[in-house]
Amino acid sequence: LVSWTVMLDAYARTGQIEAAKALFDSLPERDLVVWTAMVDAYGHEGRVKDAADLFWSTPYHDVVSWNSMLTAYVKNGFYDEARDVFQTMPQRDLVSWNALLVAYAQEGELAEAERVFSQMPDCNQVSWNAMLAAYAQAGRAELAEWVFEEMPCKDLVSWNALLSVYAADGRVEQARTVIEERMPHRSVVSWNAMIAAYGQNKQLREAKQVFGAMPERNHATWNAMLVAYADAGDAVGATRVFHTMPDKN
RNA sequence: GGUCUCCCGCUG
Repeated sequence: LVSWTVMLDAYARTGQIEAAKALFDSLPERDLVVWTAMVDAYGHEGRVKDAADLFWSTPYHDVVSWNSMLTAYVKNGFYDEARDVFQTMPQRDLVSWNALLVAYAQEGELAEAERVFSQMPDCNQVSWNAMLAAYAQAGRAELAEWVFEEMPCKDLVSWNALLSVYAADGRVEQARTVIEERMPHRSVVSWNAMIAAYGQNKQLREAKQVFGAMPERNHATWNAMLVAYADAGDAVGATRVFHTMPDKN
């Protein structure tokens, strides 16, 4: 069953949701982990109804399977249902609390997100990063910077979130200083954020420099370049990017 | 072996 679950998860991660479901249906027996993996797969695919049906036909649940259903609702914008699940679940852990915080943040309910953050029984790096992202998404750059300074530890996600705060605030030079001089490590997400920042700023040349220098690219990299060309009004360049990108959806 | 936070697009 462990190998089946690994395989199901691999199908789901590559967007082969029907293959995942076919595998799930063909299993001679199922445990809670494989049920939960399938629920989560539906959630990531935006198939909330299928996720819920499967969740409620699961013979029993644990905190991880409850969390999977909770985040399926959160990710897809079903915030009332998410709150219902949170209140209904018999136990909650840090993941549940973080998911609830994210739900309020995505809803734009900053005050509620703050309330969750201050009232949750524990908080970890993810909680701090989620609060930082909440302020960033709300366009509250000053508050986001304040959280960044206050947080006890900063990981790569925190630094990347700070990059997007500056980018969204139009402070591209500050973002560049952060990525070039202050960040202890960088990832493809960091570089993508810079490409997007330069693109929004119509600095196509700088975006291209980042693109050419980065050691690793993913689909978001290509999309960000495509958008940078499109926003700059360079249809020829955009077309060239489109035809060069390895994966199109 | 399953669940939470950061980048682009789509859904809008």
